[in-house]
Amino acid sequence: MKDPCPQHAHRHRLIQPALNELTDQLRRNARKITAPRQAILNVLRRHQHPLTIREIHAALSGFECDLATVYRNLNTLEEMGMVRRFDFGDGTARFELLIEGDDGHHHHLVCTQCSTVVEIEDCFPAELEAALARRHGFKHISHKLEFFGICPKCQERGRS
Amino acid sequence: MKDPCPQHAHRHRLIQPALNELTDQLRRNARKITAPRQAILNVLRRHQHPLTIREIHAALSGFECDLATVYRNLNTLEEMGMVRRFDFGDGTARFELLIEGDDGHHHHLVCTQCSTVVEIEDCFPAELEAALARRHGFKHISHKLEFFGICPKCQERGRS
DNA sequence: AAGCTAATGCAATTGATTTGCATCCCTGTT
DNA sequence: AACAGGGATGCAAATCAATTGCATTAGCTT
Repeated sequence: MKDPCPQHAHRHRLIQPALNELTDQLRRNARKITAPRQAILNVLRRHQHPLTIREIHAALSGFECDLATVYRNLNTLEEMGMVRRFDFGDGTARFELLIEGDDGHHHHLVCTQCSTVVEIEDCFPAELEAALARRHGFKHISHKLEFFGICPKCQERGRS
Repeated sequence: MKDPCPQHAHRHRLIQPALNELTDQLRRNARKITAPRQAILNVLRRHQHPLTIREIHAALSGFECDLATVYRNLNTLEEMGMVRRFDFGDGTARFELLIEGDDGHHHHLVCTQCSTVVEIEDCFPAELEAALARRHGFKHISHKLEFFGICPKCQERGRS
């Protein structure tokens, strides 16, 4: 098989969790191993970049389940800490599978024209965050940060 | 009148644009000075912190207009660069009036319990953004950054 | 195999935001 | 000051993502 995700430019994480590792996580959380669940996890497993619910639903190859089931499952998986929700500001949530033990904190650089996504390793606001907490007396501070721009390909397309 | 915005903790910008300065901006952009428009600008003028459409609509003291009109106007004002749209990730857009010439770029620290908003002056260096652009070949890079946490008051409330 | 519950399918609902359309009223013009 | 043209508004309906109520199904424990 070639690159399973030709539409995004970032390097893949090397680790692609096995399905049974994932179902083990479910089991440990007293969740049932259902067919929709496995199909969804399989999709997330292969595409380790942010996917919308509709994309996940469409990618359930062969297997069919209700859209509402996908919504419910991603909420469940998020509560369990198995996926992370990202918000690119277009009104549609996106999800990425997390490696166990990783909190998945990272940011993205999104092309505003073609939606290509590059994962960003750096996290700039980390230090700022502590300073802010101190200065304003807030606790449990977190942040959301995403970058937007026009990717190289779309620059070419635009030039023509 | 006391502090017109008791619900938020940040220092107010000192400048509160006069209504006629704002309507001048409209005129210059070939926009009509309508009653809803003026009422909306008046609300934004007094509350210089992020407001939802519903909040703006509710704050149209005395004057009544359709919700759709508020939506349309805020889109218009955004296109004109008179307001800036913020996204706190709760599925509801918020708007702040901009001072002419200012692009309004700043971030917020939002209490996840009571929605108190603190404006943040700091923004990590623009060079970092430029470095990202260079590294990945993107152009016209921008970013969205918001902080979330629990404000001092809610910490107290929680402790009891 | 039985029973308890979570999980699912389906349809309806919510909430934010947008849009079609007829009407209205700013504005520049006569 | 009246007039015409087009933007702006009101109202209702439509979108779209996401959630939820409810009856039914199907994992999982015993």
